[in-house]
Amino acid sequence: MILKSQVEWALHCCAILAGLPEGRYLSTKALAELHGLPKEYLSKALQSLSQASLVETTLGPSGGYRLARAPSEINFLEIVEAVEGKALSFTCTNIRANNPCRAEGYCDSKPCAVARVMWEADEAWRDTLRRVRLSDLVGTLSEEVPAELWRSTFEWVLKRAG
Amino acid sequence: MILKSQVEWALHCCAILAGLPEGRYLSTKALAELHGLPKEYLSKALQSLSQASLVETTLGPSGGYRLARAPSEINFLEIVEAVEGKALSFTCTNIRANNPCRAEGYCDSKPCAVARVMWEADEAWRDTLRRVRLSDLVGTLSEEVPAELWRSTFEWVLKRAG
DNA sequence: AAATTAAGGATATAAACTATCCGAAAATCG
DNA sequence: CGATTTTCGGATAGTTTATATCCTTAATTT
Repeated sequence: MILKSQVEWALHCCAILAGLPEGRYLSTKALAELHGLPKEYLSKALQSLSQASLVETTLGPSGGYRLARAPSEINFLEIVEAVEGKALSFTCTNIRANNPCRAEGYCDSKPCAVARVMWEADEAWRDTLRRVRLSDLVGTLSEEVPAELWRSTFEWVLKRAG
Repeated sequence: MILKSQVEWALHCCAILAGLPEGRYLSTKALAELHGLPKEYLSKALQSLSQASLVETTLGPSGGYRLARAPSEINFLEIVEAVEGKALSFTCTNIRANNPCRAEGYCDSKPCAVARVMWEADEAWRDTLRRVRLSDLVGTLSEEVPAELWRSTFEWVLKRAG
């Protein structure tokens, strides 16, 4: 049960987009170079963010991506689900229904007890991600990343933002 | 991020093994027929449980599997990890290290802030599974499964346990 | 001695993930 | 206007993982 690498990419890209000045866009090319990622494939992750309405896009030179909402209004779960999908990690195939002792046409009133536990764990995972906002990540980063690196990174990025 | 179907199979099999009388074993064949699962492939899941020391085995007719510990001493996480592995769901490839603005030889003091959030969520998932014991599942099942089905299932199973 | 069983290796198929390439449409800029 | 840049989506291909089956070996029971 491993998350796609695109999840990591999308989170880091959102962190950068969150630091962009108002009204500026950042292209796939710039984000790929900044993180050392394959441009064409990263593009798929960014398209997922776009489809989830987490980012807005514009075409042409100086075009690219920017956040569709304030970083405080975007949480980790939204970003993760945008690229990973919303499917639950546990799929119940209802194997209890194959019990040869069951009466023909018998119908369970509740979802399988095994599935309920697994789904509860899934929900705990989602809850944790839901509680962390993109602005929390930016706050942590600006504390932990050396100020000079933080500054030069955005200088580098803005030079590529047209 | 989807769990293997073997996780579901292992949990249901453990629930049945938890209801076996002291000293009895249940074969792969019986467990596969009870749940309508491919015997050879289910065998791999049971082997995983065996390698994790969650079950004990014996060979020959009337051989098979039994729990290695009391159901109250086995939790969901142990079973899930036995077949799914213990790898964390999020892998940090440290893409921040590719930032072209970073000084040569610069070394981060802390793990990546993105990874820390993802790992916290992972731990919340594991915590939930760790808190549910196999005996809890058996308790729920014996409440929810109709008594007659519950009884006849174990009768069926014991007939195949030699 | 014969039948049954777990264990593990080998193999085959299907699905998912990773990655690249291309064309279309839209926006910018000279 | 025309050239460039960009997102977007489709097509495709390679790699890895999951699913499934088969077969041999060794141990155990009857």
